[in-house]
Amino acid sequence: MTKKRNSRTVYAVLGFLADKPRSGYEIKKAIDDKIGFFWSESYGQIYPILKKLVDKGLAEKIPANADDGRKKQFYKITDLGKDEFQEWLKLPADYNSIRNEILLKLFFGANADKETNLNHLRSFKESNQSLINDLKQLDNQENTGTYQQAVLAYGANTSKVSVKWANETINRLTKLSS
Amino acid sequence: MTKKRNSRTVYAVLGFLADKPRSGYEIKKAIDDKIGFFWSESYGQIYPILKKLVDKGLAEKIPANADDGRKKQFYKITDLGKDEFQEWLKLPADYNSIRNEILLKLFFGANADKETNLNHLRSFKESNQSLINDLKQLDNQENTGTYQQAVLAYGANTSKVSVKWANETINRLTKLSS
DNA sequence: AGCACCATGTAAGTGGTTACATGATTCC
DNA sequence: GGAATCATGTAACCACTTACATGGTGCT
Repeated sequence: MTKKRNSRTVYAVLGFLADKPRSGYEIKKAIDDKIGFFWSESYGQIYPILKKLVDKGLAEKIPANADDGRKKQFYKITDLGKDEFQEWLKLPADYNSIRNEILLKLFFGANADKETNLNHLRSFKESNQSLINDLKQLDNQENTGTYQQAVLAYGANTSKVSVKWANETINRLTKLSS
Repeated sequence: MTKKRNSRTVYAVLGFLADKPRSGYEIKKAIDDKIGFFWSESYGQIYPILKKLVDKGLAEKIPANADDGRKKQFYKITDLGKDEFQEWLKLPADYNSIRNEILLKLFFGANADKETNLNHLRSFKESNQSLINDLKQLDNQENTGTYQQAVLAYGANTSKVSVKWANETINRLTKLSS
């Protein structure tokens, strides 16, 4: 009974191919733009995986159009690919391997001076503030379905409390004597 | 100008050694118990890193006590190790490489049936509810400083909104016709 | 002409997990 | 006696990042 523990990247790629045929470059862009606030991938993963998906029959290459100026290589998910993807969707998500570096630094904050910690909190606050804006943008422009909207709402909620928490923590630290 | 991009595990280990001398086993336990909600490590990382820290002069072995029943191998951070750790604390945290699998599954939820998505939401809700309890426990029992308390508060805030969001999303989905 | 971005890929290196191996101690 | 937990480590494997290589297109 081995674990298998497949690469999550595979499913992120399959997910975007399930939406519509895409090139590797477009997949990367979609990941950055649409799920960037909770997911990231590199080309070094995407391109080899695309090849592997074709080998396994989970996706297939679409021959480039002649009148297509760019030399894009499109990929289309197969029925087998859809099955595989849907099987994965049913599996429980492994909550694990969460690593939040800014929390780690703050947790050990007593080892640094106050200004260092305040800087971390400020940059954390700023990144969450711009995230709020980005998500608002996304919510307006995109024709998202129920599930996408729910995920966006999650991002909006958590980033809002993050900003609030950062403000409170900054205030509390600032008042501190040391 | 190379990136260096050192292993974050090294600093998690150094951080707990900066608190007090510990064995590899105790470090793992401290990580699980105290920062488990935003960090995780495996023995396969910790023990080799402990050895590497000694090689680099960032930590040193403490010879086991004779009257110490268990054969624990303790490690103590050196001044050099403290310097290295404090330098790292000053560096900006790289917000990146965040990967939330449950959000990924929900984002692609339209490819699965409603019950699958509800299951993910329910288990997400439950894990956040037990997190709230765990954090309450931690906050009471431990003699934590300002920074630890702040991090705990962050965990409490985000897990509360997560539960709230999960409830709302579950309700909205349940009402949906399909 | 030059810059930003589009576009695809490979190679090297590393960070990290999982599985395996071994044995002591404590509690029921 | 047996299970849970304490305790330390190694080996194999793989997921992922970074750096490199190459060239096209569009804009100013």
